[in-house]
Amino acid sequence: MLLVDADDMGPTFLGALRDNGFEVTIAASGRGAFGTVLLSKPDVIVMDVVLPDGDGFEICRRMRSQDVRTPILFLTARDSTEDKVRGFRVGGDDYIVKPFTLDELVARVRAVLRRADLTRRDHVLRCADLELDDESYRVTRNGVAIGLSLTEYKLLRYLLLNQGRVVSKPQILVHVWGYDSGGAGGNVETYIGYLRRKIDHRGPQLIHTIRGVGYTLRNH
Amino acid sequence: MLLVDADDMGPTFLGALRDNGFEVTIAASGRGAFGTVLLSKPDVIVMDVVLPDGDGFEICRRMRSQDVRTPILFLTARDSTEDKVRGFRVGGDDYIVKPFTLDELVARVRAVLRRADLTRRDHVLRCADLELDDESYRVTRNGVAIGLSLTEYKLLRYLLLNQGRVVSKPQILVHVWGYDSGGAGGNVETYIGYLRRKIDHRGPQLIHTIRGVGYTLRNH
DNA sequence: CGCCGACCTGAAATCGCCCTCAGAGGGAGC
DNA sequence: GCTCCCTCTGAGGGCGATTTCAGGTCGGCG
Repeated sequence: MLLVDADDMGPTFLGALRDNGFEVTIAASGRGAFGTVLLSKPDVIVMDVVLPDGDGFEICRRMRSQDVRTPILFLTARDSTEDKVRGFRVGGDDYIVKPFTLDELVARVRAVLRRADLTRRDHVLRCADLELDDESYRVTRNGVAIGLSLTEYKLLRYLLLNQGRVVSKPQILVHVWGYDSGGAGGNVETYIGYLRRKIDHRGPQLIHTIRGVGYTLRNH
Repeated sequence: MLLVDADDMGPTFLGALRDNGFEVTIAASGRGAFGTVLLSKPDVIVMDVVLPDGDGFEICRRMRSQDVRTPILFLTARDSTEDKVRGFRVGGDDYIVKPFTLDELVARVRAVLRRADLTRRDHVLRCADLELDDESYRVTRNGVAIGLSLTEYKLLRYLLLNQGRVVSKPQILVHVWGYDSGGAGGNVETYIGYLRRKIDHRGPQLIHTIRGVGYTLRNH
């Protein structure tokens, strides 16, 4: 989500949005917003109508004229019908009048995302050129599909969720195999082996052994 | 456009909507709305939350659970955040609080239609050279017609709606057979088998088994 | 260098998910 | 009632997935 100059919403809102699972970037001005959109391609834009360098409507119109189809929600204190209609006419997807609650904002953003059908991207875990898609259960390295069994998949998923962190064999047993405790750690070694053969054999090594501690997934 | 029980809007509004180019049908109740939607497939639904035979939210939830994806805008006098959030949570696309102007309503309907148009699914579902036409109930692969029973059809339709995503056997049972939970997954296997014999036997395989998870429809 | 524990690998044994088939039940049309 | 087709169920078996284990390899340490 790209948040454009909603500075009066304050850090509480910002934190709450992040708590709701949004990855929020901030732009302070219309000019900055334009750059960010082209660069980082946000899923949705929440934009104040009044910007330091002009008018949110105008930014929106320019984006649309350049084929930027990202959903845009306007925030504003102006509640006249003319303003609302103008917001939609320039290509806005929703128009929220202040004051509003966080819950309403989140609900409206989700509604727009659902309609835009962009919510699916949330299901991809990544590490370097390795990707794991939780909806299709597909794993690719460098774009090449890799076939994994369910256990291999769950193990890789667990490593990806904890990438950069070292996870111990007991931890892995609990989260991947569901063993409450103890049990043969030899199995983990076997499956780490399977994964390495399928994933690390091409490209730089991603799965690393930390002797006496466990395993970790990271880019070198 | 289907207008559900917005009777207090009066004939002026109705005429004005028609003047704005909308082909408006009216339903007086939730029950009637459901029938109209299935029958005449409107582009958009504008629905009062308070209906003589119940709750607009509930109707919306039921429609969504039956894969009706038509955009829905709620009209209501209730302006509490809980109501709004509920409206979006059950699958609504917008929520307009009375009193509102005709211009705002039109602008919001157009905005929703515009967004829905970008992601529009027409009545033909496709995956590679496989096509399923929801209006004529015809299925073809590579132009060749394929005869399916109703259950086979519904199963294929469900797979097509979720193509690229893995659906579990319980999910399939709920959406195709209507079982609320549990039940014999063996039946799903049987019907997957039927579909494969009719569809996958010519051309590249489209139906894939994800062992321990479910099935998915995708091109290679 | 030699020892030890930790880790890796391959192969065999077991498990259980899934596929297929045959047959029973049920509804529609004749 | 008879037939045809659709639907559902259960048994049997195949084969991929999982587990287990033995033997080899590696790294750290004295």
